[in-house]
Amino acid sequence: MNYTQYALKKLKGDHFKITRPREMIVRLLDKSERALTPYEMRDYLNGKKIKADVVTIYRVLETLEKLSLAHKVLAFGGYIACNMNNQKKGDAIKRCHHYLICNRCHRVDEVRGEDLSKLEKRIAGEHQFIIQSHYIEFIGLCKKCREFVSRKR
Amino acid sequence: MNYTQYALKKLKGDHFKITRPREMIVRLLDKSERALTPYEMRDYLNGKKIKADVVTIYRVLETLEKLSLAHKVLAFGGYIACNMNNQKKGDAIKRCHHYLICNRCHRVDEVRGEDLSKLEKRIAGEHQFIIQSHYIEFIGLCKKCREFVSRKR
DNA sequence: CTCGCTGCAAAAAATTTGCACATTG
DNA sequence: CAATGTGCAAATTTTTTGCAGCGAG
Repeated sequence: MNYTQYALKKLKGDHFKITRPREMIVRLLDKSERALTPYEMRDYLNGKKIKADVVTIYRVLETLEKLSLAHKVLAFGGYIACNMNNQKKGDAIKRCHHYLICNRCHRVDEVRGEDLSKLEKRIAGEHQFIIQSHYIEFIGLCKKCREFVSRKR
Repeated sequence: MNYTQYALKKLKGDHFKITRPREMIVRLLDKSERALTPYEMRDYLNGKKIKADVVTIYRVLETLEKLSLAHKVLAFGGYIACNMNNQKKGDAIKRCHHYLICNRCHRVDEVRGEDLSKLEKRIAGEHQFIIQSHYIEFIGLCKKCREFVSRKR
């Protein structure tokens, strides 16, 4: 199941109406490989002749965030689709928000792996701290941009 | 050497003037156990009858950030003193921005340790990504607030 | 048909810019 | 005293709020 299908199903299941702005934003998040700000989303949608008010976009994103369908990326602002609960039974990693964010193209990739979760548990223990959530964002150059930059020199 | 001393020395060494607002902000950052927003800093300083304009505070923080003397905490906004370069020779960890941020009191603690750096290198390798910087923030309940919350129940 | 959601207007909050004057080194 | 930095005014950008009317279920 792709992100759009999953998100719409989740919205429906939680008794949220499938409205045009909601659907459009979900589809846009699905397509985007980088985090988008509310204004970028509005401009994109307006460009496609789809009417969408920033206020509505803010509210839709708030809803999607509550349902863990979108996640705020802090480094450059904006939101990215969050697929973390849409996983096969066998998958060990349930909730990961570990991102690699390219400084040049702003592409966002997810880091999967258990290491961070394990480390998180250890840190929590050592500091007697209860970790409820986290923001883990690595900023740098993605493979493509890295090649591009080195080619230019 | 404490943070204030270190920061003032660093400013001087880099040919920045030691002005009243700069010094006051450095001292404030030194004292604070949580991240402060520019407006919070202004209100605090104004309360102490120290004149300080938010615009100036924004600019001072920008300078401090460039010199790695302050670091923006993304989770709740605001800036925290950054002491990372002020370390003894033997210290293995030079640049760490790994924070534990309390949801309740907003206290910011630093996580020290090499694990994250090692992990970072591995992730970079696996994804062919060049990591230039990062934001690593764990949000939850600190020891004190954890006790407080459980006492209330 | 009803309640939730959207769009519009407007307020509030956060951040940036330009420029004259003040201050540090 | 020269350059840097500050304060004030104002613009810009981002985010939030209230409310009337529309539309999904």
